[in-house]
Amino acid sequence: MTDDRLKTSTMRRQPKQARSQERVNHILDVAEQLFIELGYEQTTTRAIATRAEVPVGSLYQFFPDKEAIVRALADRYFEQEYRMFVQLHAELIDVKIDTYVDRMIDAFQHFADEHLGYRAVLSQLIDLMTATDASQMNEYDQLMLLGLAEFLERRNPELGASRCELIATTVFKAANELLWLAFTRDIPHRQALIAETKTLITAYLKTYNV
Amino acid sequence: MTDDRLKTSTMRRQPKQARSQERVNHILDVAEQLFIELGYEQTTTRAIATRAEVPVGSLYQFFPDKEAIVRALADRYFEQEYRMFVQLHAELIDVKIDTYVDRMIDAFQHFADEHLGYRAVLSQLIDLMTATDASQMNEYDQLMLLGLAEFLERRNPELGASRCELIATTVFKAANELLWLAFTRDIPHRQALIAETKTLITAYLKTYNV
DNA sequence: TTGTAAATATGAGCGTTGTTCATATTCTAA
DNA sequence: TTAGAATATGAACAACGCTCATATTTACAA
Repeated sequence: MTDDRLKTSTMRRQPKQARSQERVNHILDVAEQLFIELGYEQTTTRAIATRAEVPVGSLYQFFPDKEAIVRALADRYFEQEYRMFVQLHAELIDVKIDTYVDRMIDAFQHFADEHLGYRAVLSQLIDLMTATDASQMNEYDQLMLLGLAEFLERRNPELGASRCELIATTVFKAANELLWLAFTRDIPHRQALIAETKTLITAYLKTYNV
Repeated sequence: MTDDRLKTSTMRRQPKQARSQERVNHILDVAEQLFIELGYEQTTTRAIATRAEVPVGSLYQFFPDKEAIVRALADRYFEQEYRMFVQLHAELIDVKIDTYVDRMIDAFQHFADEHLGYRAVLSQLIDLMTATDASQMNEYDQLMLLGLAEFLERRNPELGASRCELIATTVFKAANELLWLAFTRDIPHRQALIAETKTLITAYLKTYNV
């Protein structure tokens, strides 16, 4: 439940009367619950309408399409998350960087931990719609990851196998994500981002003397 | 085009005769082209069948559903990518870590650059199915990113605004991805991965004296 | 060469889905 | 009280992924 006015951009028509404002929030609450239970694809617009006890047509009075409903839900969380960031950032403005990183990452983790719907809705917007379960890496990614882990252990045997797997996973995921981002940018920005990725990974690996 | 036998796991029936083996590869080539042109969701099974000049039924002789077709395409690329990794890894086995990181990241970037279908298919398997365009960050992410960039510039003004934005982007994307991964793991692994994320980000930021 | 059973090919049609829109109802304000 | 604007409604539509009864082709023993 939220009393916030919804963004006009994602809505077909801004509800002008109180009853429809309530209706819209009710639809969102029902949709969230269904997305958590069934996932985005499995949740039909009819199912949302039925459980919310409104006709399908009413959904489309406010939301241009099904996707706009997930977007609206995601926005409710993004805004909360942002407010958390702003407040914590102000508190940490002068602490040393180790502490800043530590507190910030913990805060984001706890936010996702405490808001049940956040991960359910967001991961259906990022994972489940990824069609193949994104949490499962493909078999070749696994092979590369193990190759990397063995490589690290030979370089610095003190680290141990399980730690090396963890490091390899971290390197692999971070580098992969940044490469994907790079491809969405124009050539100059892309090159800069790739150089930055190298800096990130190298600085990290050097802390392990590999 | 590939002569490789396709994985049985993703297929409904292993083609036993030469003509159907050819058929399957032809279907995949046509599907790839359509995914590049129209995207995954917009490419209908009928469209694939029509352009491949086979009836829809033939698609379902070999692939259990539409998703299996993207998976099969992705597998063709994953395998190529893995082979590239193995070869380069062998070459770099004894170089110092800076060089290893540099060459590896360049290699992955070039692979994606040179294989047109790779990004098209993979990003439709990662982005487009993400329903909302994942390459576009939401407005609150942008705000947090700018807050972080300003923070970095105040800490070390020599870096300059645009460099600080780049650093903030890198931190934000890497940390975010690793947090999502962490939530797919059980509690002990999750905590280890979160600790590792902190190490990664801190080591990186320390190279900039922030 | 022929006959026959297994393998493969075919596309009309089924069940569902997201979405629309003509019509009915409710609200606002003069 | 009432005209007109805003809102509500759900049957109907187009398009989708997918199936399955039927037709065709292949493999191989007789």
